[in-house]
Amino acid sequence: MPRAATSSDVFNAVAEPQRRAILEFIADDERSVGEIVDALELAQPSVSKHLRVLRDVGLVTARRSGKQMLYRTNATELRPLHEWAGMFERLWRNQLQRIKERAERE
Amino acid sequence: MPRAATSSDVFNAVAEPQRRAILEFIADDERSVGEIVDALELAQPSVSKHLRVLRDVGLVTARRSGKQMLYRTNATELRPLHEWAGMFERLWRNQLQRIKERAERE
DNA sequence: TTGACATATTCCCACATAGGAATATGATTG
DNA sequence: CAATCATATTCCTATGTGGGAATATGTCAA
Repeated sequence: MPRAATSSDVFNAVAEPQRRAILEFIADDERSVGEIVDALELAQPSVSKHLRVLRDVGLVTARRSGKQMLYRTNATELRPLHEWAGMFERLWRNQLQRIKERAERE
Repeated sequence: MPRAATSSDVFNAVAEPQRRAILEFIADDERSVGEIVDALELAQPSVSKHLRVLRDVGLVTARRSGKQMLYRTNATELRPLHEWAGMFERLWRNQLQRIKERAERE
């Protein structure tokens, strides 16, 4: 089996740095494709393709406004990611605590 | 440019479900490869290969004990993931709040 | 309708898988 | 050393990219 499709789930979708940059850029306000292209200095087809992947997994919503398409991050879809990583929070806290204690003992 | 290597960063490494399962399984205690194979019902070479990727990005630590290799999750490397997703927390809270308010108004 | 603007899709290619099978390496024991 | 157990690596293949170039689709304005 090859690698899972980027649009198979949120984890695969956000593995690509440009897509994370897009999600950050359109987190607070909806933006047109052109604004994303200008802001991130990417090629237009590239942005459209990334947005397509993000849309397929539900990470962005889209709305037409005249000639433009306005996209916005759908943050709720990032919760699974946050919660999955959060399962390990107790562990890294313990680890950092041990490092701290070791430093203080010396 | 093709897709970035799975061992290029944490985001790519955890995009693969089996690797996430491994990280969960060896989060609390170190485990041998054989234990992982038995617990997750995966082929041994497959587990070794996944562990190699996880090790390359620092997500697991390894230690030899006789014939066995003992692996354990290095949780601190998951913090960047947690923090990145956490940037969007305020947004999904707002969204859930709006949904709630809309429900109460009816 | 035609032209212009905005966005999406298609086609191409080099590359990186993930899994299975086979094999290599490492460590222990007799 | 030889046999065995545990793990790692190599080889193979089908598949899914992400970027660039070209093109298609959609919308508005004159």
